[in-house]
Amino acid sequence: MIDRELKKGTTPLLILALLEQEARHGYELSKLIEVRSRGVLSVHAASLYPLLYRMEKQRWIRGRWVEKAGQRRRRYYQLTSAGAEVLAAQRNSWTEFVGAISRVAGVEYA
Amino acid sequence: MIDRELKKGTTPLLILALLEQEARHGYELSKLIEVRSRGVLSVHAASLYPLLYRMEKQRWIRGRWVEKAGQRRRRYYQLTSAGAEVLAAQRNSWTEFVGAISRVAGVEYA
DNA sequence: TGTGATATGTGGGGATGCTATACATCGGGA
DNA sequence: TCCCGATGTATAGCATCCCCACATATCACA
Repeated sequence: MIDRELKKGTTPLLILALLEQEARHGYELSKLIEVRSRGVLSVHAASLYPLLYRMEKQRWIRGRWVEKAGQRRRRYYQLTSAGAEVLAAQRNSWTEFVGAISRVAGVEYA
Repeated sequence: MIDRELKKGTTPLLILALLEQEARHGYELSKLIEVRSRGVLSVHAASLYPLLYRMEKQRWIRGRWVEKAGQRRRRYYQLTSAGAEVLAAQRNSWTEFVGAISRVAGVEYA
């Protein structure tokens, strides 16, 4: 796993991006991040759920409980229009940030 | 400026990379980071100096005081061989990390 | 019955960066 | 002459975020 410090601040971007296509619940988000990053990234439950509350409080996402018989209830989150704007801004920030690190530290990307 | 949370954990990489070529002092490092990142990144003094102590304690860098008449004394840091290994590892980590974010969040690099 | 996967939730601690403040020297402009 | 900005290092205290450990709850399978 990557140095935990590196991940700080990037998780909201990942979550917003994953909610861009469709609504998903917390556990699903954590699994998707692990699978799509090929195990490089992982978001612990104890980081994820509090983060989802913060993001909901900021109105970037909106959650609703979905109950199915014989299943633990799930909370599905969907991206709001404000969240979509934040996502676009964060993608830009991230690209700019990566470029800056590259210029200073001389890192190449394949 | 970039979201402060994003920067967490990347500053050691920047410092190690800047010391790869020659020994530099703290203030010079902070200026170089600002200039080479074209203002995207900046390391505040209150973050930089404690970080330099930590890195020296870990033997990634070695500092020595240089006094010049009529000038504030400066502490020059040079990369150790252990530091060079850490630098290589951190460059790899960073590249891997950026690739992972890209796969999950669908970010493109120019 | 018990173990693992699914699914959400919380308290407390650790690591890092920032604000604010301080000390210290030098050169330039009012 | 005096103030201010740039240079240069240093520290106390705060805010923030992530993680470990633990807790709760349902279902499939052995």
